[in-house]
Amino acid sequence: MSNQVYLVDDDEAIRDSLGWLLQSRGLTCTAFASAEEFLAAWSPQLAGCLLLDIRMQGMSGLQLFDRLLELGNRLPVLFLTGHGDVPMAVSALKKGAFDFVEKPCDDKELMGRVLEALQVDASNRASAASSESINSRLEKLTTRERQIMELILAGKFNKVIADELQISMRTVEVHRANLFEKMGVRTAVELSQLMTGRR
Amino acid sequence: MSNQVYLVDDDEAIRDSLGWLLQSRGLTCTAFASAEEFLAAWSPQLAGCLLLDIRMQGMSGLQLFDRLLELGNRLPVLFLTGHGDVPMAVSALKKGAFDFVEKPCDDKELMGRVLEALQVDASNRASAASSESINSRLEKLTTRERQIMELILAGKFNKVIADELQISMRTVEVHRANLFEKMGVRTAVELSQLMTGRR
DNA sequence: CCCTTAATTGTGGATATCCACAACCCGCCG
DNA sequence: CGGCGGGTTGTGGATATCCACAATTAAGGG
Repeated sequence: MSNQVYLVDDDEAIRDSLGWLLQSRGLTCTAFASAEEFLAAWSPQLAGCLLLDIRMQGMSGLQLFDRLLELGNRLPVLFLTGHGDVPMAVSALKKGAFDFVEKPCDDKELMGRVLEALQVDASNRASAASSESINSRLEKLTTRERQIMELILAGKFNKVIADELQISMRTVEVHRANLFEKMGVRTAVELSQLMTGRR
Repeated sequence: MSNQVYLVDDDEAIRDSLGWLLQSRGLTCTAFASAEEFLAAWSPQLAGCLLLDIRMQGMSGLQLFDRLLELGNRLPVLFLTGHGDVPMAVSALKKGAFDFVEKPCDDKELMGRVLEALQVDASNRASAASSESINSRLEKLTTRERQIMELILAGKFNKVIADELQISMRTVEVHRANLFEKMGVRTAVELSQLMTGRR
């Protein structure tokens, strides 16, 4: 699990105190003084979580959040704010923010939520990674192999597939063997488990 | 889709005005003057959504919410409050509340959220129904059949299963055929698709 | 004690799958 | 032109699956 926390707050005192708190508990904290700075450093591969102040000079935390959503951010976002209101919190959470905390807040409380966020990120990344690995294997399939895979996943026998595609059963067998090989499965059931949920 | 809205608020004026609003848009509104009253009427089969005031005489809306969670409530809960604060909203949403709205609120806004909640409920119920149907079929399986199903889902051949269970392959075939019949599937792939995600 | 249900096994034949070995056609690219 | 990759097909044999027909054993309930 990554122990990286990104902190965006335009108040240096907060950056220092929170940074100290996080690091004293064994987390790595990287601080940014503005939304723009973080945006410049952001990449889809960042792991960890994001502590985000709302009221800031320039781009606000909420605007940064929206922008990150567009960019496909997967980092759990924990809003930190001194002047939040209910609709703001509700909207942020419904858009997928991980948490919304008012400053000042209890150190233990905050640490707990940050750790939760890091957990969530770790499990998100794990499932994203396996899904990526599946995608890369899918890309190695030829058109015909993908087509036949669909029919296998529809629970059809080789014979039926051959009929539907107007090719010999032997050909279906070959494609089937090849695609199993490429997908790294040994049986149709494994393939089905690998693929159910996507598509 | 159900058009039933349950409204719990101890203020008669609110019950009347909201009830009127909802009914004027074609929804059915059933109002309760206290958490206790609703609790008495509640059953797991209720469909629709729940509009819940927080500050009330006796049990508060939040307490009712917690109690309903324990009871396995699946109705989307839309909190309505005149005196909510941010931590309260955050905690409610993180516990699974559907929304958290401050009174007074815009009629159109509220209607939109209520309709959303009804949609969510409808789709929840649809998937719960199919999952229920699967469960009831699972219950009809004998212990042995369930056991063999596990091994099939692990992608094992009848032969291997027979070895592992120290029984004849013929027996495995029989159980397999029976459980396919009971589960309403024709192939192992279909079974796998039915079962992946649960367990 | 009888009946039911679950679990078990056998026989035998029709089908289906798996696989090694070989081969042909075609379009694309250097 | 020659090579390469993708799609195609065939043969034949070893395995596996599917299924109808038949039957035994053990446990639990009425």
